[in-house]
Parts: sequence; C-alpha cells; structure tokens
Amino acid sequence: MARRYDASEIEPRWQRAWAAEGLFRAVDDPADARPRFYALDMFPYPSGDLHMGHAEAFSGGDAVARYQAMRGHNVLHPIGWDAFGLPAENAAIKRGVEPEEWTYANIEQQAASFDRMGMSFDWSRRLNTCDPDYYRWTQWLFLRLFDKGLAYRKESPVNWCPTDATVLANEQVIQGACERCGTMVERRELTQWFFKITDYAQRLLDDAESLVDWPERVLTMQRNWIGRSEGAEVTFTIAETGEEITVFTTRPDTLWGATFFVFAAEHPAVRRLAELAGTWDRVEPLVRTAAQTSLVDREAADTREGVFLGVHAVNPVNGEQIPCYAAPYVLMGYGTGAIMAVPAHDQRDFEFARQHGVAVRVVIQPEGETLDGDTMTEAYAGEGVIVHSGPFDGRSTPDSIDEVIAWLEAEKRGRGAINFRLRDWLISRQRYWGAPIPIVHCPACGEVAVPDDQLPVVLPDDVDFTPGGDSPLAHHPSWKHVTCPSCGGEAVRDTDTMDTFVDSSWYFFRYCSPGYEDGPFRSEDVNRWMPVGQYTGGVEHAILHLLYSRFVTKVLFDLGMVSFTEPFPRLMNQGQVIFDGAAMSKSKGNIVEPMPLVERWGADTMRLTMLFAGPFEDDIDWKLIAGAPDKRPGVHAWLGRVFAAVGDAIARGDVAEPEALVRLTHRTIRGVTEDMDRFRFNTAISKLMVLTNEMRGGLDTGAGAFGAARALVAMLAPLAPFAAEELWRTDLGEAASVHRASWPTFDPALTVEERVTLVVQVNGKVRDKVSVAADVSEEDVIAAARASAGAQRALEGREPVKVIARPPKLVNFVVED
RNA sequence: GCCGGGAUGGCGGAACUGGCAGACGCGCGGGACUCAAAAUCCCGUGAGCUUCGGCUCGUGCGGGUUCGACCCCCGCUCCCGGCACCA
Repeated sequence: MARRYDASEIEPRWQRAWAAEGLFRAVDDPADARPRFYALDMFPYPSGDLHMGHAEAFSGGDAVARYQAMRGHNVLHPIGWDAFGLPAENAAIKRGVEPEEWTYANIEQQAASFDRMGMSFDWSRRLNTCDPDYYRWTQWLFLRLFDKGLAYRKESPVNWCPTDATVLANEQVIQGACERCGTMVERRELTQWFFKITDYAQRLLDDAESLVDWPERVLTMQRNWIGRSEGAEVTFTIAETGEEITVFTTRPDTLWGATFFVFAAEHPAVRRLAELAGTWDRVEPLVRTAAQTSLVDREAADTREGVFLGVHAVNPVNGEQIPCYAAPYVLMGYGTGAIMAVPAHDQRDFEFARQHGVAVRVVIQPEGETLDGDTMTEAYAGEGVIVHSGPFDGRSTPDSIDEVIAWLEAEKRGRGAINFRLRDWLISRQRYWGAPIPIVHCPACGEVAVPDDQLPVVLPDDVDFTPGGDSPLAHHPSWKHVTCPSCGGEAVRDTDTMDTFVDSSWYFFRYCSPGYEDGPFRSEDVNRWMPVGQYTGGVEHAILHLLYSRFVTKVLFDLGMVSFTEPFPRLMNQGQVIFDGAAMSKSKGNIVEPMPLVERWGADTMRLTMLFAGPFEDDIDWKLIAGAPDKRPGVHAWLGRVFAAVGDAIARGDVAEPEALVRLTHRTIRGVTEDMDRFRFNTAISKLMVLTNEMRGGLDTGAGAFGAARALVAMLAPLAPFAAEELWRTDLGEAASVHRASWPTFDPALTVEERVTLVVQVNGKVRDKVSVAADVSEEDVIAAARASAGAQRALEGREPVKVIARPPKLVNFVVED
C-alpha cells in the first residue's frame, strides 16, 4: 500500500509540534560553538492579511533560514511588524476604527497566517514598531542624532493639500494631486525636522563598493540617488551691488563661455536685486508661481521660462558683465541655487539662450572643426579643443578641467568642489500614528531634548483624527503642555511624529536584544549576530529603507555602539507576483490571495509553487504559472510521488541500491547544495524531481533506494518543510526534527560519471553520440568517434584536415567541402 | 534623455568557464486502469522534410571572431525597472 500524501492532516500537526518544541529559537548562549547566521526578511506592514508578495518573499527567506540551520548554523530568523503609518490613520478617518485597534488586528491575522505557512520564526523576538517598548528607542535614537547635531529643524517646502488641509508625503501625491481627494497639491514652507544624512554621503558611496553581494541595480540606484558630482565653485560679483554669488559647475573648463547668469526663482537675492533694478513688477509673478507650484509639478515642467532681473554678474575669469535672470529651471535645492549659464555647451542653457535671445559663445570645439554659436542647433557637450579662453586656448578638454581648477585656486577666483544630489532626510510628519518627536519647545531654552529617563513620549489614545492642517497631536487639549525639562517653565511638546522609515532603519538591531530595557540593544548581542547573513525583501526598498538603514548603522558605529559599518552585506530581492503582465490591484479585480491556496493545497504546495516558478529575483506572472484554483498543482502531485517513492523505499529497507542511483544521489546533493547557496530554488527543486523519478524507476525493478530517500527528504526540508518533517519523523522514524538534521554530504568521487556521452561532430555539427568511459584517452576517444556510424556517414570517406578532441565529452572532425 | 536588466518551444523556465539547445514542470496528444468520471500510471511532444536510416532549419534582428556561439565582439529592434532640468 503506497504512502499517501495529505497536507491538511500533516501541516497543522507539525506546526503545533514545532511551536511546542521551541524548534526555531535562536540560541543566545555565547558558549554555543556553532557559527551564527542571521537570516533577515524585510518585516511586513500590517495592512490586511498577507499577500502574494509576502508569500513569495518569505518562502525564499524561510528556505534560507532552514537551509543554514541544517548547514550547522545557530540561526536567528526573527519577525516583526512595521506598524506605524498612514493607512492606519486613514482607516480611523474612513471607518472610525482606532489606528491601534486596526493595526493590532491585522498583525494578529498576519501572524496567524505566517504560522499556518510554517515560517521558522523565533517568535520570542517578535516586535512591533508601534509598541511603546519599541518606539521608546526610536525616540532615543532621535535624541542621539540630536546630540550630535545630526537632527535639526529648518524651513522647507512641503506638499500641501488645500482640501484636506494637511501635509502629504511625496508618495501620497499622484500626478500632482492628493491621493485621497484628488485636489491639486500646493507647496508650503513649513519648519521641519531633518536628519543630516548628507554628512554621510561620501561614506555611503564609498562603502557601497564593499557590497559585492548586492544586486547591481540596487547599487546603481543608491549611487544615482547619492549623486556625487565633481567640479568647482566659482564666485561671481553682482556689478550693480558688489555682492558675491558663488555657483557650482562641473565644467569649469567652459567658464569663458558663460554668457548669462541664472538664479533659482526662490533664491533669496532675487527679490532684493529686482527691486533695486526696478524689475520686481515683471519678476514677481514668476517667483510667486514657482513658490506655489507643487514640487511634483515643478519637476515635471520643461519650459525655458525666465525673467531678466536688470542686474549683471561679473565673470571672475575675464571681468565680463553678463545679464542675470531668474528661472525655475534652476533648482534652489541643488548646488548654490544659482548657475553660470554656458549655452554653447549645456543643452538647457542653450534652449534658454535661444528663447531669450542671449548670445551663444563657443569655447570648445571638436578636433578639426569650427562651431558657430549663431547657427548651431544644439549645445556641444563633447570633448575638444579649448578656444576663446585666455590662458587655456589650444588645450584639450576634459583633460584640462583639473588644470582650470588649479588655476582658479591659484588666482583665488574659485576652488575645487564636490556636490551631492542627496538631500537631508525630512523626518517630520504632521500625523498621529507615528513615534512622537521627543523634543520640548521652551520659550526660554529653545529646543530641549526630553531626558532619556522620561522616554517614551507616549501617544495619547484620545485624539481627533479629522484632518486639520497640522498633527492631530497639536489639537489634543492637554498632551502637548508640559514643563521644560531644562528650566521648569511652561513649554510645549513637538507635535510632529517621525517618518516610519525611522522606525524601520534600526529594527534589525532590536531583534538581537529582545526586551532589553537599558538601551535599544546590547552591543555585544548585536556584534555577535550581525552583520546580517542574508537580507531578503522587495526591490521597492532599494533606495530609501536600505540607505537609511546604512546611514543609521554608520551613526551607531560612530557612537561606538556597533563594530561594523554595513548592516546587510548580502541582499536578495525577490521578484513581484503579478497577474497577466500587471500588478495585482483591487481596481483591476485580479488579486490572488495566498491563504486560500494554503488552505486548499497546503503551505508546502504554496511554497513550492512560488519557488519553482522561476529564478527567485524574477517576477512571477500568476496567470501564466497557475492553473484553475481547483486544478491540482504539479508540485502537489510531485509531493505525492515523493511520499509514494519514500514509502516504497522504506518498505524495502536499507538494502543495496543500484550504483547509478547512488551516484545520482551524490550528484544531486552537490547540485542542490550549490543551488541553495545561490538562491536557485527552481533548479534545486528540478534536481530533486529528477532524483524522485529515478528512485521510482529503480523501485519498479525491485532495487533499494533507502539512501536516496533519506537524502531526498533532507534536501526537501527547506523547501517543503511540513512534508519533509512528516517523512523524516513519521516514516523514517527519526526522533529529532529534520530541520535540525545535518544537510546531506556528498562523496566527490561518486559525483563523477563512470560513462559519459561522447558527442561526435563533423564541422561543428552533431553527427553521433557514443557512450565512452569517463577516463578515456585522447587516441581512444578519436578512434571511437571515427568509428561511429554518424561520423562515417558524414565524413563520406574524406580525411579530416583537423581533429579537435576534448576527451571524454567531444570530438570534432574538420573537413573541407 | 541617462542608468540598470532582459528577449530561448504553445507556457514558466534549464544549459558549469565557448562544446549534446530546450533539463524540470505546465499544457496538449495517445494509451493503461475504470461501467463511467476523477485520481494515478505509461508513451509522445521545437519546426519542416523523410526512402523512417536520417536530413535541413532553429535561442529578438544584421554582421563578426572561432574547429565550434544562447554564451564573446560590433551595429540595431523591442520589452521591463529606476532616475529624470542636479548645472
């Protein structure tokens, strides 16, 4: 009687057993001699139940954790929830549910689903970022940045929805409109808290070089986001007032080609200069429009509009006076907010010059060509020979850039400079459901840190969520009124909360010291477990979360709290689960949920479906890989065959196995091990399927397969943990879990084939295949090839002019025709 | 526009370092079992031609290097992702 596979009976039973045994607890005893492995999955946001993306990501992450445990590691595989954030507040506004209630209900549902899936989490380390025990330390982290001058307040433009009367995050502005009410977003200047991540720009860039195990695209995105540019700062003088204005340029070699000068519309000097020159009437509308245009619209605009200010700038390299304009195409947030414009060699400046009738002066020409500024149709940004540039005439560029910078420094007209596109991290949110910023504003003392021993600053639970323009905390009748920790006078709390990316920038440290009450974590715990052995999650966090986490790690390193500067040396991004080429969405009505699949066919089938569909980092199109919901998935049928084959093998007992099966088993162990090390779950599963098929072939002839069965079950464990455990403990009779068994090993001698297929080619075309001994000599292999029927037929009696022999795999006869 | 990644049967995908293209699975066709169906098992399955021995073509397109190219080089096309006035 063949062993039957019944997931619905097996899975809940082992799920309970694992929990009762505490099987997945990480061992914190320093005396434990096993090497440690921190398997980290990006923690979920609790909006509803788990979705397909979670199912895919955690299937991979859990396979890694289980595999590493079987490889002899003491594995830390924690879970938690990124539980602060706007959706909870929106649920409160829309449906009248308390954010806290909504959040915790979703967390419980997701936790139950994870359990049902059999995720090997160490539940004892579970955390939620919205728990006061957690956000106490988020606030503590803020204060350490505040102490170091890395957290500061300044006025900054933000997205403002006039209907909801509230500030929106960039992600909440959809094509210039509020995502909730559709009103066009405006721009407002508000005083906001920032983290000074720009101080770490160079280190974030330099250390990225060490992240060789990150996906290339993620590293590229980070580098582009940081955006380092080398160039020079050059100081121009306003002819009419004598005031000095510095610009940044990456092309100091084109300084002699500057024919006008442009200020960002918001530049503080614009109004003063325009009023002085009597042009404010004409300039003012432009400035006002720029100030009101949302940041999103502003970046999407591509006009070359601008207004002459009526003043002139003196070019320090040649004393020339050039007209000054204000134009929105120059950004206040980058460089100095003012530029020298070189229309001949910058396309944007060129378009502006043509539209406003400004001269175009060529100072760089391609070798052997002459460009004419009056007739050229686009800027020339290439290499070439320098002309009309005083001491640099006749030199070539870009080689001369460094010499121009040296000359500027010697002449005291400018200096070499580096600029980054990276901006400081705006962390203020005028929102309720976040960690309150632990600052008290005192009329006498200014910004005062809440003392560490008064943390956490707890969120009140009786607030009005109706959008009102600033944080709901500001409207609470009593919460914000406190005494100043410094002078004892009357003061008010800061009523903003922190960006949820602050919460998620340090959660992986907290997992190392769960429940620790004297700090966010114990350094010795963190330094034992970290850096993370493998970080798994979605590519949507390629920039923000990963950049912020790297930044916070470097700050903690500088504080002497951790001994490393990069938290995640190995990163893997799973692909998205899509449907019919598009993201699953409610409006499309094409959402497929993982839990019904788990209930119908079992968690193991859900995992195998995800992992077998293709490379882990590729997208999965559910429409293409899944049949009808009630149609039995192929991987489920395979598990059925595994049960039957293992059952039969056990019934026959540990008797002699065909040598071919023994060799295949060893080759399979080698191959699957390599695949697991490289996240190649799809090919690992395929190799296990081949082994299953071969076992069944042997069993048909009455031979044994016990060793193959044991290896198969062990290798199945990270991929289909319930089925493997059932076979291991119930059928094979092992007392201890397969998930704490040793990963099978192979004998290299047995992975080598005894006989191999020799490919016989004539002129590179396959003409025959012959079985030969693996250690065949060159002469013998050529003789065997030549004797083959296919070679005889194709050679037609001709003598090869050349014979290429690669024993034992290939012989190629080259003949002339 | 710039940057990154792709394109292989009807479908998802394999192919180590340049050496059997299409592993494994889905789907489909045929068969066994069955009163029947489901389940299960077996056989076949890139295209065309075939005297059934084989032959020709075939990894987005066009060239090249090589005894030999899905793989390397040059030139394109299309698709996906990211950034997008960053001076």
